[in-house]
Amino acid sequence: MTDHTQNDVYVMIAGPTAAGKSSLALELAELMDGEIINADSMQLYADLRIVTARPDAEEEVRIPHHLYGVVDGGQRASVAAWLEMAAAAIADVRGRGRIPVIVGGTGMYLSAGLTGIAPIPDVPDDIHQSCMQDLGNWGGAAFREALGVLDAETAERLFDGDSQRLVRAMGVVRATGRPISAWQRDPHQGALPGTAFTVAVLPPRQKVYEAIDRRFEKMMEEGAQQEVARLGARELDPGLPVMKAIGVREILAFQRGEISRLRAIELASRDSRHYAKRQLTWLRNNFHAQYMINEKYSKSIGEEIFSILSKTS
RNA sequence: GGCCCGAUGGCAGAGUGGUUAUGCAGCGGUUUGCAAAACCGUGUACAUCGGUUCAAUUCCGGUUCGGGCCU
Repeated sequence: MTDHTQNDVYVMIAGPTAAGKSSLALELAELMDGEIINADSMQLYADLRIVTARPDAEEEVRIPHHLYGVVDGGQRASVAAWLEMAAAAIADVRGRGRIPVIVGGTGMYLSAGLTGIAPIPDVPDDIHQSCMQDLGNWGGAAFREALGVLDAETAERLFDGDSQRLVRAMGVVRATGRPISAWQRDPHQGALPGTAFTVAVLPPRQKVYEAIDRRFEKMMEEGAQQEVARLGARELDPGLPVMKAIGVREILAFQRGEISRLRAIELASRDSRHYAKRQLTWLRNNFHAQYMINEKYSKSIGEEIFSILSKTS
């Protein structure tokens, strides 16, 4: 492993929630003198630490962690914002002569990191707002029809119910005069610099589900309620991403006395299972890792990956 | 022992003499600036036996099981 090639490499670890990505990242970082960079959309927010299963203080002491809890819950993160922050973090880590280890479960962030994103200009907030309003007033079918006049291609492939993408597509044409489908064909930009070594942690579905079912109860005991109560007290817009983190809605409902504690745990665990399923689907079809782990993380795996990396670089 | 009610897909729960409710779970998929989001797709199930009928999950009777009431 010469310095020249080694400098260029970064590790990217993907996997569903509760698969043990963080432990693997930690061990790998220790073995290869690396630092960890977050690629999980929810762990980005400062307000939720327990409920989003962020690494704890002890782990952050062992290895430097970046991009955890760096966005205020009152803000909205985005792929583009993450890409920029991640690129800066990588430069920072490399500046110290260390190797970046990116870990996260947000597929969109990971693929953007690998291939970049289309260079679409920002949509001004007032345009976005008016699109939201129109959608509300017209309904999905009519809104989609209206979109079809400006961007037939996108209107064609979207469903009436897909409010998020419909509004986004409309916002982009209205703001730029050019269909989002055209923008998306432009060369992508902002891929993370360097050569990625991709790792996927893919334990059997059953194992992931079992881990999830055990985990939420534990979070409740570790202070999830206080954390969520604090967030609730901020009375943020319920449409904000943090407010949609798994567990927030359920714990707030429990605290209002609407559901039992047990029910809250059941619902949050169920949501996590659904989430894990979507992640697994995404990984299976979109993330072609160079190294696949078909079990829950265990210690020897980190060493094996390390030895592979040492040989390839 | 007698009387009454019920028996529908993994669960909950409508309904109909012939045209497969629905919700949840499960499973599959989409995913290009809110992504732990936003979506899309997917199951003839009607306890059992016999009868009536051109046709029965639906009507009638027996049986089994469950629930309730009575002695």
